[in-house]
Amino acid sequence: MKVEDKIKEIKAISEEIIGFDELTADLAKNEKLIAYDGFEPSGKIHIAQGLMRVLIINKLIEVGIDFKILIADWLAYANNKLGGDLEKIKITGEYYKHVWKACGLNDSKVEFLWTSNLVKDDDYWFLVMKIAKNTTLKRIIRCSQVMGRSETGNLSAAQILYPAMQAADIFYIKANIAQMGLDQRKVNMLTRQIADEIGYKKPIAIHHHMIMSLLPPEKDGPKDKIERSIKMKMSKSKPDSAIFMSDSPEEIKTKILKAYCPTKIVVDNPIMEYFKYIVFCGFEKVEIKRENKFGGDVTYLNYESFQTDYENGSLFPLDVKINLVRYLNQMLQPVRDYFINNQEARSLQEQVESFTRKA
RNA sequence: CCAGCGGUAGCAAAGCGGUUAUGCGAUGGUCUGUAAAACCAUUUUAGGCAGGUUCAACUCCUGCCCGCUGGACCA
Repeated sequence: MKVEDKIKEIKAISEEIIGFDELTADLAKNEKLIAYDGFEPSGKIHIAQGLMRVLIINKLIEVGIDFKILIADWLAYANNKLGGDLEKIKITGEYYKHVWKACGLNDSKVEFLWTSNLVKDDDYWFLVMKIAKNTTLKRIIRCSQVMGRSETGNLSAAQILYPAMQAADIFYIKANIAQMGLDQRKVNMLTRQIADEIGYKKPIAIHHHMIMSLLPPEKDGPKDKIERSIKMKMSKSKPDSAIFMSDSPEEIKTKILKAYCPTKIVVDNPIMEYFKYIVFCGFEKVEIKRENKFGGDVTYLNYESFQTDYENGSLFPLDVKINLVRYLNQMLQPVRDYFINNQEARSLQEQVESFTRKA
């Protein structure tokens, strides 16, 4: 594949690329590039971390970039996920691996790593210390967004270690690219800044879009475009805001039909985002089925023409929703089958569900 | 370790020794071929924990736990 084509593919899956010239240069050299993302096992996994994440990783693998997935069990522990129970966190990490596999992750090109293994090495901690030594507490606290914390007043001391560890991860596992959600940009910018100071190569940061919550947007959110998209992302803590990988067809239908979806408006429209970032990424052509009295079936070959029709009102929100439910269920069916047929995976899923179920 | 202040429903936030705080949110309904908005209704013994005083405690007293602020100790 030509460098231009690779760039085109990478651009298609990303919201922003920090270090674009470096990326172009690295691709031209034809060296093996490694991208990484870290995940905190924290309960159920939603569709953006499951299905959409795998679509993106597989596209990077297609352009010749290998992937390392860091299951950040210690960071989840520091961030008090799953009640700060490291055993539950580890079980949930194993569950995530099955979810990605069920989504068709090209795992011959993916290496899984665990923070609990990295921390066994003195070199890792020396890196953490080096990074911490080269930044200020204030700068670290400004990264607290990457932990999903908007309030900085009640951080635990463990959470102060978190950004320094995350920055250390990328150097330690020798990744060239940090490929994660836009909500991780603060720590990636910190990592790039510190790289020069401690004598490491700056990582390229490729950030993908955060799919927004299905619930209506808040009236007065942040004005900044990036801050806004992070604030409005789907969230595990609000089950109706997200589609979970383990949701049944009925649950998906209920959530999608309840979702915010203003007529003719694409901005802040979660249903349109699902089409853009999930359905059109998984299918060459997308068919909208509807009753003849509402215009009959239509087929779209790309998202742009679909969006045009939505904006001019020839696609009605309810028809779009009904078809989204159909596509999501179609895409999730192989995942459901995987969990039905794989005893170990099913058992892990049941355990994770029991962790998050309310008493 | 000491002192001051605080801990009230999912969240925010008052008053009060005894009979509904309230706001947001959430849920249901009406209206639109979706949702949102709007309007109507609902949200059930909330009071950090343990004792005590009292006919009656969220309210007063004691102890403990946790948080914030300041201070002491280390120097």
